[in-house]
Amino acid sequence: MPQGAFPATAPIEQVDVGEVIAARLRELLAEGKFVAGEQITEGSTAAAFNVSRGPVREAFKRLTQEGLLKSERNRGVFVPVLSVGDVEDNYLLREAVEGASLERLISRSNPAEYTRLGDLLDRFEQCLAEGAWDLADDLDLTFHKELVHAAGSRRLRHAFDSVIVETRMCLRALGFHHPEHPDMASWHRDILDAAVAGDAEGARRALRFHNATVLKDLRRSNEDTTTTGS
Amino acid sequence: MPQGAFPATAPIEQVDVGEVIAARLRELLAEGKFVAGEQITEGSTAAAFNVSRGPVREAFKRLTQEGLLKSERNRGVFVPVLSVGDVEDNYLLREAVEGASLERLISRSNPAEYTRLGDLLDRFEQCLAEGAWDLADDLDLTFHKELVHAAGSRRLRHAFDSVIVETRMCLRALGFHHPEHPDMASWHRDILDAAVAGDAEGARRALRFHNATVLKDLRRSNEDTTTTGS
DNA sequence: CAAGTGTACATTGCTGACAATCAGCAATGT
DNA sequence: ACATTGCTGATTGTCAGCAATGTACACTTG
Repeated sequence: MPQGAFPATAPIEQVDVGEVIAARLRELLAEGKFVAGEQITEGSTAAAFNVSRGPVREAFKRLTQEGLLKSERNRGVFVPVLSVGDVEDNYLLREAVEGASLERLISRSNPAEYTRLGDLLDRFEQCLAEGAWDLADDLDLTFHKELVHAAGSRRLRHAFDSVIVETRMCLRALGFHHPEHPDMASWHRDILDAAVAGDAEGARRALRFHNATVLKDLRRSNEDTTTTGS
Repeated sequence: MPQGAFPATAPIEQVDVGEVIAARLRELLAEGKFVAGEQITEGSTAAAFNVSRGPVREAFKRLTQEGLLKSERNRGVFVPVLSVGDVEDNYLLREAVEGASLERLISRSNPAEYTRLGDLLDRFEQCLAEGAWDLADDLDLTFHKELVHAAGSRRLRHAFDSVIVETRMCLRALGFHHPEHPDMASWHRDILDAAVAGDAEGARRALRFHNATVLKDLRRSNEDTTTTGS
């Protein structure tokens, strides 16, 4: 093309129906739109999305492998009933991946990433101050995600993206909302500060403390609800 | 059933064709039966297994998500071409999961598991002494797998089982065989010994050393082959 | 002969239909 | 009245076929 190149244009949106359905279901599950234990049939889902069962089937298989749905052969797929134990187990994997990402992030020490993450935390703290809980919740998620992405490992990122959806689904299913703890903001800041300082050990410790506190809160809040419920 | 209970019988083998195909392909890929970059079509695979394309499709999608195949929309799925960088990235995730498992294993401190793992290592060392490399390779894999399984975390196990298949495929694709290093046996023993002693930090260090050495060997061996090749 | 164009072939994406399986309930026999 | 059997409706598992897409190559045109 010697002259007058074709004007820049967005490529046509090529959608993989199965992937779209999986993404949409993931969202719905994370938002807690389904009740625990509920069965979701291929047929009804296909009808809802106005497609055949094929792509829906693919989406189900995928979500099942991610642990977001439970499948029983020749019976159907069900929304899992999640216990506090599940959240704890989920956090084991989550912390493993995020911790390794932190370490790698520090060893590569990219200032640009640090400022970006810092900006995220600024906005997060502002949301907390303003009481914009939902937005803060999103930013919390984004921070952790970006932290892992910044490590630059495809596989760590892939694993984390998968595990964090379950985290969210778990917490939502148990009626737990993040920003309930007053020290919320400082935990994240501690992690990032340690990373910027190149203190891998400290960053890991801060991350561990963050997670342990969330789990402790969750256990307490869960005990409250179960006792008041019965 | 008052008397004469029905004689014990194994339940009928209920197979999910897609799952079986995925497992078989996983095996073939780990064994390096496909050449890197090769295309694998749904049709030919379906014909080879004498089933329709449906289950094959599911298997492909699954393996793609596990990172064992690469899929291009409307083009087909291909055997990925793996670089040393891929192995390094794979080891990042692998070490994260195995390290977390080690930690949890230690904190739960189950003597029965330790003896079982010790027995595995005994057999492993014997194979090394006898020069039974293939069997040693298997036992090596089994040891790591059982180590993670012994941690008792469903999600850590699931993640590890997934990642280790890719490890194997990577190493095989790069023409690397494990038991080439003389200190092979002691590494594993160091990990287990530290775990038995309740030394989480030492176990992690031993694991890290083990992996770092494998990667170093790999980089060296790969440089050799590439230089001799060109 | 070079550059662009049109066509044929291969492969995936999706659909609708059929077969296998399962949980629950009614029918049957003791 | 109780246990077992057989049926029923629903759901998944599998299949073959059609449409959409992408690649390769021969063809036209300058």
